[in-house]
Amino acid sequence: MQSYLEKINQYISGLDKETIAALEQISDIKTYKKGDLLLKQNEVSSKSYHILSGIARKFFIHNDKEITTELYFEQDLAFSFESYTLQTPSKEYIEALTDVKVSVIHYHAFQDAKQKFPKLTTLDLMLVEYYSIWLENRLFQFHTQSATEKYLDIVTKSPHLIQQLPLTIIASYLNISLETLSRIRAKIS
Amino acid sequence: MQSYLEKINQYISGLDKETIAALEQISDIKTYKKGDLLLKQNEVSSKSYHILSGIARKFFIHNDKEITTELYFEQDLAFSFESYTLQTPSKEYIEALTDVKVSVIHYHAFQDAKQKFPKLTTLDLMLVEYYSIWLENRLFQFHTQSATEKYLDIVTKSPHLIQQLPLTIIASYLNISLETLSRIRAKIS
DNA sequence: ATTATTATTTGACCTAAGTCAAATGTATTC
DNA sequence: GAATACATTTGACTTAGGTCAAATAATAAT
Repeated sequence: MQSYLEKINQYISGLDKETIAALEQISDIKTYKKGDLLLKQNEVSSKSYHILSGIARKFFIHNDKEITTELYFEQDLAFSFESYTLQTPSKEYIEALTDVKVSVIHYHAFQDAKQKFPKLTTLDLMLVEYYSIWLENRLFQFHTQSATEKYLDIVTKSPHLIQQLPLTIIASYLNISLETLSRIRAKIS
Repeated sequence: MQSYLEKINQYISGLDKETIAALEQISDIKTYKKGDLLLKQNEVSSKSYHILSGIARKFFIHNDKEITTELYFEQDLAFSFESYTLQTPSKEYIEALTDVKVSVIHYHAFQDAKQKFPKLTTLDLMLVEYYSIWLENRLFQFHTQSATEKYLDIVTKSPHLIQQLPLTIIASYLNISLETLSRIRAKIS
């Protein structure tokens, strides 16, 4: 079977003109500069950012240490899930790692649109399902892989990530120290 | 605000009679004995089990070690998410830890019902949102907590779990060794 | 009650990965 | 093109938690 992401894209392609128009009507193009925060801790995540270009990340700070929970590239959807869904303050920040261009949709506008265009509820469901599966697999990684295995996984499955991001961020995404990551790289090559 | 689970239960209470009837029509009550497998590895998770009584768990085996990924008590919904959603073979097992009584719904029956009763799509979305938030929090725990902290968290937030389950299962759920868990308990009390 | 089985604890030792500190390399900026 | 700031590497040392093995408890079965 094709990947679930392809299935979602097919579903979007097959949407009727009215539904697509409704989505476009509530979307807004915005740009951010490298270093800008799209979401701050304690703020309610009231918008979803569809990344059109550039790279961003979601992270939180624990014991003065930054922990990166998600990396966003072109086509990804950036927002703090729990904060967005429950409309409660976010534990996480979202930061532009390069200049980024995004398409923004407000939480309430999307909620309203789902009422009028039920296919958007199905789309929302598919997207959340996709995120759940991603989360399950990430949890699986943390349960089963050593630091070296996690790094090799990225090297083979997401090489673009290593090419485009500083090691500090990769380390914080893999939940290992910068020094350990550096040693793993030395050992491997 | 009330918890999201309460909001979901409210939504269910507010459903029209036809939708509820449709759900009931595709539900089946079944019982399993302690030790029975509700789902085996490599099998497609084609049913969801709503636990009416008893305890179950979901786990997988990695390097000959069992890793428990979820514990199910009364009212919980048991199935392997990725396998169920994509209808692909499951990495995980689901096992009855006590005798259990469940209400079973087949994947395809539920898919059909969602077509005819759109409110079920909204309900499905809410349930998956709830699962995503749960997953995010579990990931957060693995990112930030030491073995001792994870155990204390369970002691304070889910004491029923410690009272009703052998330490082997608690350890495998916290992803720590049985010996470490035993030492933590000795140290604390 | 007495075995047999399963669950839990304790001891001795090991190892992956963390921390702290300094060195080197690479970009940026004035 | 120095100088300042970041990024990465390397070294020395520590530590949380793992492994293996044996000792107790505690349950279940005959």
